[in-house]
Parts: sequence; C-alpha cells; structure tokens
Amino acid sequence: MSYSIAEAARRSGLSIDTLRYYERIKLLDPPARDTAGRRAYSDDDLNWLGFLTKLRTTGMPIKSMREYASLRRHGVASAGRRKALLVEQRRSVAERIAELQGCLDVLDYKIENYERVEQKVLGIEPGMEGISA
Amino acid sequence: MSYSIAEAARRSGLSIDTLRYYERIKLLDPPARDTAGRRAYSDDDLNWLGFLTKLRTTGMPIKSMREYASLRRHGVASAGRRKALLVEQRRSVAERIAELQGCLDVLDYKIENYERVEQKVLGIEPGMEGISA
DNA sequence: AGTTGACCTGGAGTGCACTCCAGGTCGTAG
DNA sequence: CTACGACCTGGAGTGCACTCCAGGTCAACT
Repeated sequence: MSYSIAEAARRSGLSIDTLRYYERIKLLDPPARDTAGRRAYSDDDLNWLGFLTKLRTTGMPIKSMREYASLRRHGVASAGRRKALLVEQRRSVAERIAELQGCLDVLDYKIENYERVEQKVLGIEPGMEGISA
Repeated sequence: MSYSIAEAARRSGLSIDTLRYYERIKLLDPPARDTAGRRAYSDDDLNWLGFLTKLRTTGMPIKSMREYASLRRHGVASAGRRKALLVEQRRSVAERIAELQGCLDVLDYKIENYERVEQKVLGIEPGMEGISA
C-alpha cells in the first residue's frame, strides 16, 4: 500500500509539515512519488515513522535519530553501533522513569498536604475532638 | 542560613544565569540582598527551587510554574487551585510514565532482535530470517 | 593604590523542533 | 473552461528555556 502525505500524517500522528521536515533533515528517506510528483509513503516508511516517534517520545534528540537513520542506510555492518544506541537509550529511559517516579512521590506528598489542610479547615483533624462540623 | 548565588546554584543544580532568569520571570520571589547588593538566598528560597526543579522534571511548562508561584503569593485562598494544578500534573506524569514504559518495551524488542541477529551471524541459530531494524 | 574575582544589570543570542508562508503545479468536479 | 483542493518548493518565523555578553560595582587581598 501507499499513502498520500495527508494519510501518512494521520497514521503517524505527525503533521504534514513535520513529515516534510523529517525528510529534509534526513530522518526519513525520500519516499516514492506518484505520477504527479506527490509523495507516496510505503508501509515501510510508516513503520519507520512509528519507530521514530517512539524514539522521539523517549526524548532522543533529532541528532541521534539522524545518526541511527544514517546507520540503517549502511546495512548490516552498522548493526552493532545501532544496537549500542538503543541500549544507551533504554538506559536513559529507565533512568527517566525512575526520576519521574520520584517526582510523582513529591506530588503525592504535596497533594496529601493540601488534603490535610482541607480536613483541618473542616475541623475533622484528630486532636481537635469535640468540634464537629 | 543564607547563600550566595553561586552556592544556591550549586545546591539547586541550576546555573547562576538560570537563577537570575527565574527571578526575572517571577518564578522566584526576589531574594534578600546583602550590604553590597548581592543576592542572599534563604533556605526557603532553596526549598522552593527544589520543588520547582521537580516540577520542571515532570515537564511542567514555565507558564504553569509561574501560575503556581503566583497563586502561592495569594495565600491560603488559592490552595484549591494549587492543589488542582498538582493533581493535574500528577495525572500527566503518570501518563508519561506509562508512555515511556511502552517505549521501553519497543526498545527491548528491538534490542532482542539485534541479539538474535548476532546469534545468527555466529551460526548458532540457523534458519532465522526476517530481522528488520 | 592596584588587581582580582564574584557579583550586578539590561539586553542580545542560542539551539531545538517544529510551523508557517508565498507562490506555484496538478488532477478532478461542476 | 475554470475553480478547487491537495500537494509541491525554498525559506522565514515561532516558542521555549535558557545562556551569554558588555560594561559596571564592590570588598578583599598584595
């Protein structure tokens, strides 16, 4: 199957402008063109875009995604380096998750504090016995 | 205790420039000054900076941090709104963690593929094909 | 007295990742 | 035949979050 740029944008979740941008900066090999010169994205193109958006979500900078894309073009000889990039990225994602987990704990603590304040305002807090609202 | 801007930068993990920048954009109330007019950060200032960096780590935009900072200045009446901001942020952090977890799974899958390729190259697992990266 | 180093100010510059624009070409619908 | 909408190109503009700079003050050391 092949897809117009609008369809590719819809399926990848990227904007049309971003698709052309990714092509310009060589994240994406130039897709085929139809007889009128319009881009015709293949399923392979879409799969690659799907993977790219995953990498992007992990916070990988475009520079590194470009490196990975460029290695891919160099075939099997680059597999080691590509794997190393992914392993490093996995490490950084795991780290980021842990960091976010820590932030979640801080948020929970703060939110609980606000809840305690609400309780206190309602006079329900233990130690304030005899005062019921 | 009070701290020079260099010391505050060291303790908060922010740069000196960023500290002044945060003050300019009203993320941080202007700290006290010493006799020579130099900033003298208090422990409260540092605690607030610590919380700000947590919020930043969660990806909260400066705009929202400013809103939170501004509410804080309006005292207890703004507690409800502040709590709501934090609850919303907690939701978004939890979502982000889940998203990253999904990316981690994709990375693991890809990395495993590379490992399978390595096995194949070593001739340990003949008959395996269809390894695309 | 002079030099050094940390700090000050207002404002300009940077890098990233898009996003938008003007002006033009196609192919189909009315 | 013309109007329309989707697409094309090269290039300019945007928003975010810093980061850097020039030129100046001040206290402490030599």
